[in-house]
Amino acid sequence: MKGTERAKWKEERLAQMLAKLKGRDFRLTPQRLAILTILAGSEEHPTVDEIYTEVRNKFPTTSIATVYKTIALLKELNEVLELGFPDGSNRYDGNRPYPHPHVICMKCRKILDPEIASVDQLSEEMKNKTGYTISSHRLDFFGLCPECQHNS
Amino acid sequence: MKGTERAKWKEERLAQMLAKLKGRDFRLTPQRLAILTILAGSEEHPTVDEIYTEVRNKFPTTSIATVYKTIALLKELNEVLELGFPDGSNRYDGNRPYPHPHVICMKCRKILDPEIASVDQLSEEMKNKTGYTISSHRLDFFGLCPECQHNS
DNA sequence: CTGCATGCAAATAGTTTGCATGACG
DNA sequence: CGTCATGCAAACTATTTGCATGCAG
Repeated sequence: MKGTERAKWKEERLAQMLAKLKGRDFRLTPQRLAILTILAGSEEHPTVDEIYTEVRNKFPTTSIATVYKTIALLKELNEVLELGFPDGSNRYDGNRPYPHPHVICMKCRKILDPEIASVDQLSEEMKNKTGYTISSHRLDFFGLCPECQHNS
Repeated sequence: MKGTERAKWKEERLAQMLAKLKGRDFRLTPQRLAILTILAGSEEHPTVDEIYTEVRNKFPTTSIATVYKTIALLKELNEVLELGFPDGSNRYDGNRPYPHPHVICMKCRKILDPEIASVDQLSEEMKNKTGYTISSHRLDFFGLCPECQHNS
């Protein structure tokens, strides 16, 4: 994907989020817009704290509670994907809010989002095998990125 | 799998854990043995609190710190699998400590461990695509179990 | 006996909640 | 202008840590 395409996609994501908000009569405050913009545009799967720090650049009085509340709202609207890790370090992807695989470096925490042959057939297989309805999933691989393999 | 086979497997799992401990000169206290036994035998993916409560039946003075410390130890030894959920409710599988898929009911929290066509080829694909080394993964499906589909 | 494990309490981290004040629509 | 969002602080939950005492090897 070229840089210009990516920039366009970020705008589109933001527009989608705003549409969802408007559709449900939620208010658009400056702080909210800032948080949505960060989430729509970031490809680094930021933590709450990282989002918090960045928002504070523009709105220094923003509280972390607002960040949490906004994220909770977006989760309800399915406009953000939550990546939960066992050590309690959650990260968020508002750029691609649908379930998709991740490859995570256990040393430097860098995360990639590689394209992959669909996992949907696996969902189908699970459904047939267990009788569960499947509404979402997660598929994450843990290892070491090329740089961290070298420096270890 | 028949009940007797399952019972045998649980014993074997416990033996494996004990061997790992012995191999590294860790001590075997009654509390530890109780925790290992629960983890080796449980198919319900218990939480720390559930393990804690059960251990206390036999050893009422056991502290929750001991449960955490024992689990941390087993994690290091790769003898327990940690299932981390975004809401901060971690569950543990000592019966099958290797990565494997789960199907989780979002209402009653029941978890199944269905057999599945190997995910290892996906790991390989990820490795080739990203240059990461892949040492573990997780694959979890979320939905509603048959009972909860009815009662909703 | 010697050192690692336990148990207790305090500390920490991430997140949530209550409520008075502020501002979007 | 009414209502929902914000910001602050306090509350909460899960987990970790420090340290004196206990017990396995």
